Amino acid sequence: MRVSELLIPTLREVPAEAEVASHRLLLRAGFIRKVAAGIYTYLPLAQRVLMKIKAIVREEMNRIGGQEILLPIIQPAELWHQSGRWNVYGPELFRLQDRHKRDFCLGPTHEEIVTALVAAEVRSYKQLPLLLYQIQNKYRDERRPRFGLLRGREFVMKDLYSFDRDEEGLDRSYQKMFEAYTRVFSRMGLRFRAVEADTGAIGGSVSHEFMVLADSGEAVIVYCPDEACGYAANVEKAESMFVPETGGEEAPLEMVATPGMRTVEEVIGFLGVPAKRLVKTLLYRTERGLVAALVRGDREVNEVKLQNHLDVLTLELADEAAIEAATGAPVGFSGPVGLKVPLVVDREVAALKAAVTGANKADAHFVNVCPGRDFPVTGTADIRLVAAGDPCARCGKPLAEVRGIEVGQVFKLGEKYSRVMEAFYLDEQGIQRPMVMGTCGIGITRAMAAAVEQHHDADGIIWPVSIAPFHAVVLPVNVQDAEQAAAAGRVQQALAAAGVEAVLDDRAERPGVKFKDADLVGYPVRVTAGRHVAEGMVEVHNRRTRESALVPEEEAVTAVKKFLEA
RNA sequence: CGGGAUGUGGCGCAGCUUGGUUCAGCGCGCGUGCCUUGGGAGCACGAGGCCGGGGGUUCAAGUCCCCCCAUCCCGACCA
Repeated sequence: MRVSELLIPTLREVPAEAEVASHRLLLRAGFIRKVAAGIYTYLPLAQRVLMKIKAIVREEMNRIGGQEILLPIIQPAELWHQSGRWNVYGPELFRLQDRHKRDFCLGPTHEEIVTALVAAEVRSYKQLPLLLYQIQNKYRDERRPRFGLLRGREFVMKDLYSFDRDEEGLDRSYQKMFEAYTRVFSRMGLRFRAVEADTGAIGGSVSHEFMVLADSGEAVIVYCPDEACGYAANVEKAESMFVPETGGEEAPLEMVATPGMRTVEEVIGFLGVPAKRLVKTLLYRTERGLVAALVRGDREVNEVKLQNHLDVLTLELADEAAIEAATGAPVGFSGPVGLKVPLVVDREVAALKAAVTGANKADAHFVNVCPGRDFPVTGTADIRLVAAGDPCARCGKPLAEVRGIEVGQVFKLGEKYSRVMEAFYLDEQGIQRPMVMGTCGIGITRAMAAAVEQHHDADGIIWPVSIAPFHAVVLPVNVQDAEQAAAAGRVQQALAAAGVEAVLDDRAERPGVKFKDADLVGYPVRVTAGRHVAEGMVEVHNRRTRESALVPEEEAVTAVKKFLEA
């Protein structure tokens, strides 16, 4: 193929809207164009990359016995009512009506529709296990689309659904999915880590996320540096070892004046006590009313854990007015003593014997607060956010922290969907049982962007060979020079014949322009036909290592392959 | 959804404070010609903009006011 004939609209200047590397480079290198917030057109180069990623994914899904299907994007509301998610999914669900005012949505995920399919078509244990998958667009009306392809409202996803007879079957399917994902991301040339994860809106019990390690990632991962331990989790899910501290001896409750001392820092400085003896009382608004979350002063609340603990759909910090109404005091002086709001007490708080809390009164705090004695503790929870340095929940060694981009997630769903969607089968005894489900998804378009995040430099993208839009570009320095043009053409033909995907940059541009574009687009290998063509030589260049080799034209294919395999 | 900011040829921006003859302009890109050909050359000519949309104020509005829309960035969700 010839660059002169391809639609590769590279930009010299950086579009103002792009912040992160993948967004910037994919726009500049002519891979994508924005149509609306979080909605993109994929140009030929991007489409080629996506096709490669999909091919890898298909191979690995087929390898574990997955059968590819194609489910509709537009889904009737009834199915979502049946699963109960029509309301649960909230404003992120793109909703629409047909001419008869019937409700539909654009699929953000396909549990409902695939489970309904299997419920209707599968009856016997003999047909299980069943692994169905598709590669298709997904729609989520994100609160805030951003970072280009990393968080779009329309994106391409591979989603697979597993149906098993029982938990043991699900365990096997889960293991298959997990291993397939490990192979997919390895083959894509990504540095990644599988971490324990919260199950979020999909629901279910066990879950792992596959994180591409990148500083631009939105997700925070904590992990145990001890390889033998290997604990790693999304911070939303992460737990640390519970080390109870009493914070001193039990003593009579006492109110002290703390004029103007609202923040943890102010109070500990004023009273001369460590932050870990303080209790933060945070009021949250939920659909069931206000709740108060209690964590130690040196901790942060993990809102995902809190939401799971409370089993509520909405959770957000209460505003000042609500806090004052509930506590009778301005913000900064809330405390659990005498508070007429349900309390969620972190286990570290429950362990304290003499804590400092707000007194629900302006400019006052309580000291020597004893949980259980001074306020009710009905069951405790782990609602704190784990941070780097906390002891590993498994081995006690200090945890480390790193950022990542979530490109895939595996779930054990259990019977959550099969029961409500009535996906039952008959076992050998003729007893009707719900199927046990699992699911996993890969963000195809996000994975492309994640690859760019991980593989680029100041000059442009550096595609891993396995997903590069083309393996090589052949670049005649001067297309007016008949010898150079001819040599470039021959090399490109030879490469194509040898199964190397090569483009010929035959544009009548000056060499600098073509070199810059080659670096920007990120072809793994470049072959330059320049002044050395007179001696029968061409230059072969490795984009990633910047290595160059001057080789006889006949050996160009071998040299290119060597770089591609390196 | 809160907070902040920005919308001016394809891209990047200036002009707005102090309305009006430098008000529609610059750089890049694009077209034609010449020239050049190992890291985004040079010269010449040229095409391209209802200044995000609507409403006001005014003799006069990119410029001032109001409303809307879009986009981006920071916080709560997810592949």
